[in-house]
Amino acid sequence: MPRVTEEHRAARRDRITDAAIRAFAERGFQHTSMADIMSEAQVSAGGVYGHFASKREIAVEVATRVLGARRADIEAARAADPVPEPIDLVMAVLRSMRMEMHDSRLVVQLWAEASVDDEMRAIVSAAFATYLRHSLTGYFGGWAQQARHLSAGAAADWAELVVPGVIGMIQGYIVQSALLDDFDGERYLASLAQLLPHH
Amino acid sequence: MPRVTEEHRAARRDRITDAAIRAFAERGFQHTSMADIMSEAQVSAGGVYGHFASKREIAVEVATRVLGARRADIEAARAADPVPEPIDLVMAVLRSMRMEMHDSRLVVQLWAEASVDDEMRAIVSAAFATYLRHSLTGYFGGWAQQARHLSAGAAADWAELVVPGVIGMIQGYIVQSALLDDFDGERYLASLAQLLPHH
DNA sequence: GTCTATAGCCGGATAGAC
DNA sequence: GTCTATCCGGCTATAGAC
Repeated sequence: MPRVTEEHRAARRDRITDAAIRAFAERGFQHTSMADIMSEAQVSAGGVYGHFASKREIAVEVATRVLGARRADIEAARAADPVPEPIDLVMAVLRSMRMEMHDSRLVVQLWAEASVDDEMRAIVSAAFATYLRHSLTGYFGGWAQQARHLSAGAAADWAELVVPGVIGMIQGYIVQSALLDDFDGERYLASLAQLLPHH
Repeated sequence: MPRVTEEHRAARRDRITDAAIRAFAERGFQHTSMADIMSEAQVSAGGVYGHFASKREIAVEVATRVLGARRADIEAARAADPVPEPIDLVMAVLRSMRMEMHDSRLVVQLWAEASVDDEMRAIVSAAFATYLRHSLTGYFGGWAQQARHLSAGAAADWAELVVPGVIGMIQGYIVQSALLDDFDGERYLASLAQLLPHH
């Protein structure tokens, strides 16, 4: 009955993953050494390598967790009644992302790593398509039916059309908040309020 | 009369910068060693360090060049008569970017580096504000006056409002084309055609 | 100014005790 | 399963000849 052991294992993995998130956000993926993660997690080398075979494997775990959390946000909006306006959905997604990792630089780090590492890129690409695009298309289809009174088919077609650009706007927020010293989140959201579809 | 010498120096710097662009795009900034740049440029260690004090200095040169080229694209559109539609400007910017470096992964690499290195971040942040934001705001102001018949003041206010989001859409293109195996540029542009202001 | 050669350091991963 | 100690490869940057 390995009950305690199982939970212990999972807790250890989480502890390491949490530490890695903090470390990656602070220093960037490449500038973070395994030693940094170990000291942040207060776990030794053996303790880390007992759970993750490599630094890359930790990064994959981090990326999967971040994408999954965003998907949950979208699914919640999709299930709400009445369906929230697009700008409100985007605000909710960005807010929960900020709360989760208090620094969007982490996401830029993961993008950079994924864009160069084939294995990681494949994982992120698939998760992105399955999780985010699919969820968001579902949401926009529902919104268009409810707020614009489109037929189910027309709403689905329209949703598929606009979703890539909407995701782009969210990514733009991440890039600008990571790079610009004078980035103003409220101003960016006001800009999106102009550009996003609305009732 | 150091005419030839001056030109020679500049040519050498360009040769190294070009090689660095290719190498960074291929392997990513962090995964590119100075040896990679040297062999790509067919220049030895001494030859490189005679022109650039460090790898970071090369990255700054690359970033400056890329940003400057985008600014030139926008200024060209701004000066055209009639002022092109926003979607056409965005298409022109993305097209010339693709031609220049044939791989948007390079840009994601530079973002990641800048988001973690304070000195580089300051340079990119300032250049971004001065070059891109300023030029694009000028363009949108002109377009709004011409296509929407706004007063100069109202057009300028509106331009300042929408520009951050428009830049975000461009950044979204870069992220998605760098990360997604099945990215479809035409589809993304069709999406932006829905979302961008138009006449 | 450009070359070759190398110093010196750092970091990922492993070995072996407990 | 977790610890400490360490190996070894690779990288940036420099030294010194031409």
